[in-house]
Amino acid sequence: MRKSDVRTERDVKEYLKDWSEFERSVYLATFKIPEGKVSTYSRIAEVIGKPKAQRAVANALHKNPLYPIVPCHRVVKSDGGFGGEKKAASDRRRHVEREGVPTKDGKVSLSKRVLF
DNA sequence: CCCGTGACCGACT
DNA sequence: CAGTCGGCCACGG
Repeated sequence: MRKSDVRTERDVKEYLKDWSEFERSVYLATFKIPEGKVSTYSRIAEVIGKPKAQRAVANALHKNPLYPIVPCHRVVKSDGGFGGEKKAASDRRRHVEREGVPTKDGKVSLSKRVLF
C-alpha cells in the first residue's frame, strides 16, 4: 500500500507491518493526537506501556516513515520544547503553531487545553 | 552478545 | 537560568 493512501488507523498498521512492535505502537499512539494538541515523549512512552522508554520513542519518531500522516510534530519534550536538529525542530514548531497551538520562546506551554 | 547512537528526563550544580 | 550527569531503552552493526 502506498503512503499517500494511508488514512485510517488500520492503514497505518498495514503500512507498518514490517516494522517492530515497539515502533508500530509508537506511531499508532502518535497517530491519535488530534490537531491543535500535543503530547510528550514521556506520555507516549507511558501510553504504550513502556514508561521509561522516552528515548527510544524519540528515536522511533525521528525516523517516522509516515510524516505528516503520523503527526510526530505534535510530540514535544517534557518542557514543551522541540528536540532534534535546529532546523527540523523549528519546522515542527511552525507546523504545530499553524495547527493552532500557541508557543512562547520556542516552547509550548503544556496546559491541559493543548496537552493530549 | 556487546557496543554506539540518539527528536529524552529529572536531579543537581 | 544554562550546563552537566547518570540512567534509560530500542535498534542496527
